Amino acid sequence: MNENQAHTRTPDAGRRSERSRRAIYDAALALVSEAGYARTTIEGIAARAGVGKQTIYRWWPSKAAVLLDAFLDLGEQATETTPVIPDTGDLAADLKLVLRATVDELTNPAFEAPTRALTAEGVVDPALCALYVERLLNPSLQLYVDRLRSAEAAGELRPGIDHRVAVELFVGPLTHRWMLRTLPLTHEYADTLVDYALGGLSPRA
Amino acid sequence: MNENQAHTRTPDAGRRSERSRRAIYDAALALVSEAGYARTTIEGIAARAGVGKQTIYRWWPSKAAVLLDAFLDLGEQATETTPVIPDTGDLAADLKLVLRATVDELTNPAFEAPTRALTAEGVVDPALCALYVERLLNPSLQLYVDRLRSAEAAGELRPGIDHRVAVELFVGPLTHRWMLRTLPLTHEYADTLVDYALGGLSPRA
Amino acid sequence: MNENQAHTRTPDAGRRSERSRRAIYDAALALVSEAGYARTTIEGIAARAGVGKQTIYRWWPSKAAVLLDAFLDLGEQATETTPVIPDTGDLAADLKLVLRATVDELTNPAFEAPTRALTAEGVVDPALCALYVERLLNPSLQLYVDRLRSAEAAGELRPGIDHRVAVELFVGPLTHRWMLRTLPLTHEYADTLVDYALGGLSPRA
Amino acid sequence: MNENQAHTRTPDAGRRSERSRRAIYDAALALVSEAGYARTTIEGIAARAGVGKQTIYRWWPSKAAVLLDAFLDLGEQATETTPVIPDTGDLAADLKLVLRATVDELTNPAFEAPTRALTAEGVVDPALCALYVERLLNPSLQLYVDRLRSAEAAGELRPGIDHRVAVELFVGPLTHRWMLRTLPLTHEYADTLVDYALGGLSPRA
DNA sequence: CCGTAACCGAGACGGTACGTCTGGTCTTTGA
DNA sequence: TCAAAGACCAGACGTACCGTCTCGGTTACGG
Repeated sequence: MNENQAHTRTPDAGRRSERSRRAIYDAALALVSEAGYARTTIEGIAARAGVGKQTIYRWWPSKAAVLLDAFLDLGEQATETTPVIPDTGDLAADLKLVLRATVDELTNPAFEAPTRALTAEGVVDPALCALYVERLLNPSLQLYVDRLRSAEAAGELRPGIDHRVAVELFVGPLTHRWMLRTLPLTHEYADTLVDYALGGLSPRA
Repeated sequence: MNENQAHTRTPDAGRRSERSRRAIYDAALALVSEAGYARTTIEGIAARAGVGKQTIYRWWPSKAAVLLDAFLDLGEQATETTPVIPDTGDLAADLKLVLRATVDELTNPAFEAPTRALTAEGVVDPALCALYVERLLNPSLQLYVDRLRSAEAAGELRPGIDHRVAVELFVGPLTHRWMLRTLPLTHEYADTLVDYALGGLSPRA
Repeated sequence: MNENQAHTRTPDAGRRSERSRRAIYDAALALVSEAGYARTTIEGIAARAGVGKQTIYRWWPSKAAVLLDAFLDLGEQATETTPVIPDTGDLAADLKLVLRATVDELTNPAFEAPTRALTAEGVVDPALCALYVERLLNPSLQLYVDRLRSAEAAGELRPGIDHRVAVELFVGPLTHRWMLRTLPLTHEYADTLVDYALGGLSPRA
Repeated sequence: MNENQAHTRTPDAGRRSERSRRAIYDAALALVSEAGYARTTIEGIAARAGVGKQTIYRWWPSKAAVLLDAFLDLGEQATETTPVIPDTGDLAADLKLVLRATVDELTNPAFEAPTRALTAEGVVDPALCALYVERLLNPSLQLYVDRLRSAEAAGELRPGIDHRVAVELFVGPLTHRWMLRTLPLTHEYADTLVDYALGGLSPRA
């Protein structure tokens, strides 16, 4: 592969209009929230943002990519992207706190629509999914891994546990309920998950 | 709203062409496997099935609904829809067996494409999601619930455990990896999940 | 070349919507009159006609072709397409009469805009030009040829004259002035043309 | 109207880059010959000429204007802009000579494409047409007028003839055939035109 | 001789229209 | 009397250019 492909003609990022970028993010998020992902169109985003279509096509390869960036930007603005998991010495309490917060976020209508849109697209589009995981999901899961490592050092965790798998034991079920809307997603559910996962389902010896 | 709306004109199901129905299912599944969900169009299905577009629009409200029915039909043909979970008395072993089978199914390319398509659509379309959960997911999860009930009676499970939540402790993380392609989905992962969930992450007293 | 080319997929003319065809003609002529040919767009015609764009692209290869048909249709409606040249026995008078009428038509703003548009397009597009000549120009010129033939029989014309060339001696200069707007196009000019062409420029022996 | 309008900002012709001007002419003529007028774009000319788009928009108001200048420049280079009509004393012979040359030029593919392009544009754009007539057509026709004046003095022409109209009697039909491609444009046609126009169509007394 | 004003190449921008494609509806026609 | 075939309206797709604008850089005066 050649970096200077004829038809890849990377545009000059230095000249990029910050104004347009922001307007596109705002329009994209608004439309996805209002109409859903499928009914959100690039034409619609451009029109709403007061921007030429080409300005979108110049900088993003697909509708999904625009949405992903818009969503990342939304996170960065909130500066809550790195809300470190607290370490009070009580692992169960700390995890419940974070999972409850996650439940609240997944339930928040403002976040839910675009998140669902992106997730659904990721399920079906591996390339987008990789971006999504790399830039949004993994950084977030890493916080859990870190907390678990600290817990292991403090003797709050059985030694030899694969931290990554452990994290999925909490996050997996939560995501499952949210995605497939099987049953209500509540704080109680989050608490129960923590209790079950930490304590185990088998009878204590 | 009136159930017998002028334009809802429910057609006479008795006169429905079984031949066309089958052809549509086959075409739909074939196209989704070959080209993916997004590039599968109703026009394409109709053409491939040798059927008028209207014959599809008459009986299904959306592309996803066609797929769902096609997929259900596929399951019914295989009669493997109710492959009861074995009960050897060893809960861990039984669960590992089933989860490994699930891993194999989710990895099987023939099933993966339409399953992903349906799941993705369900993430974003609550109505379809409800159908999907009711007719495909819940029956499947109920088998786990039944096995756990039996395990509880046999003293293999801590009393008072919510069986449904317990099931999600196994199925949730598996689904999470599959959907988001975060890490490889292997038999070992399935085994570890069972061990962690049953044994708990906390140090044994 | 195959008449049934894959991508030529000639649509079924029998099923064509007469309603749409008429609406397209009307919209096309109206827009050309109001905004000029260059500012008339296929999108605009479709919108004005309340028609999908594809309905235009299905039946015509280009904007100019739509206009040509619209124009022909206009002529057919007026049934004035064949206003036979009078034969009073006085060739000069008859020709002056018709040429003056032609001057009037070319000067009539309602006809001028679309006629100029078509002509310009024909200058540059041989295929369209052929259609234009065959269906509009030649039938018209043939009337002159007929009148000249009659004149020859009546001894009003030098024997052996090529009637077609003779016709162009009248029509060519008229068209030239109209197309290139070199000098005013008047009845006097038409008369002078007839006098010069019939009488010749050389001194009479 | 103010000559120093805010937005008319006439650029300083003294500082103009001769290099760019030449490159633009060359690119414009090349593109028109290769791709035709319609598919020639200002962006394309700029790119081919290695010139910024603004450099074109600064000096010309339209694509057609660029082409006209490029065409004039082409003529000036050839210095054949003023190929005086010979005056051998035999008007018919002299006219036939020039008209045959004109036929050859109109038939020459190198000249034909840009000429047709300009002419077509002129048919529809009065402003451009005026320029075209003033700078290309009229000077050319004036040569005929001059020759006819000389002929009149020599008694080769009926007195009182309007020279301008007489010229159009030759040039009009020629142009007509060329523009509308009605019939082949040959030397014989040119000769016949001269004979008919000079001799007249009526029977000699 | 050094600012400063202009042209220059380059190309991003808001737009318009292109010609194609698909979605869903409506109409015709043949079995 | 259906269902196939497919024309229809609608509108999004991604591309090509439009004409304007801003950006550094490079001349070429003019103080």
